Amino acid sequence: MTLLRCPDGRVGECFYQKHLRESIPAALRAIPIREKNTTTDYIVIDDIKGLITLVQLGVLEIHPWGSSETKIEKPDTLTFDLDPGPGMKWPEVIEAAGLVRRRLEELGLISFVKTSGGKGLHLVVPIQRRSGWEEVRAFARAVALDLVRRRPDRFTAEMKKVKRKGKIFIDYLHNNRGATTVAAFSTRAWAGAPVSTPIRWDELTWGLTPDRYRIDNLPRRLAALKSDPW
DNA sequence: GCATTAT
DNA sequence: ATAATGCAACGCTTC
DNA sequence: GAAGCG
Ligand SMILES: [Mn+2]
Ligand SMILES: [Mn+2]
Repeated sequence: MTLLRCPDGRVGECFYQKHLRESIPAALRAIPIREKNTTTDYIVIDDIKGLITLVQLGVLEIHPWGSSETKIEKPDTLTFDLDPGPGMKWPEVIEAAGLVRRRLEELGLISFVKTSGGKGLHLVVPIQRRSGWEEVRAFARAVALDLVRRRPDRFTAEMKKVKRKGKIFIDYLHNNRGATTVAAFSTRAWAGAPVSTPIRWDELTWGLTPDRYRIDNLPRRLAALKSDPW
């Protein structure tokens, strides 16, 4: 995982960290991962002791890879990050998320939705650890481009900000080797301390905005939930 | 936040 | 002892 | 190759 650390709080200086230094905190692990020419150690967490260490380090955001340690080169998760451009109303974002969900369903894939904590949504799609990164990346891109082709009024797959006005950017770029997406239940280093929160599809209505759940009100939701929304 | 270096 | 300092990511897209 | 982006 990659960490976003803000030792002096989110208004202080924040920085991303992908590698641990010479001394590794006892509750975390470092594993070697092959890169172009060299091999570099990345950060692994196993349990709540590790999580408490992250708190001590001033970590405000946790960004895991789309694959896990035992099969690094075979991703187990696809992510579609829906980023509404300026002028997009929330009901349109909800409808768009449903379009993505339905398309994935037609392709035989189940998707789960979580708030981002900001303005958009994340669709998380479990996949079998069978294909390599290049194939998975190409598939995600193809799904995004296909949705743009079907609904050019609603979607764009281009990152350029000016192209996003009145559209939803289907950000498939998180499905690259080494790329990350903020974890479910991670806080965001933003005003109000929002949390990226898993929800059921039937909860996704006009009132459930993507910044709805925060450090201060998420515990109430979790206490009231009868089962894991996913 | 922490390890290292300067006072 | 205490204070100051340096450091803690990176890859893809677009132009 | 730099700038923008996440
Ligand atoms: Mn997003
Ligand atoms: Mn995005």
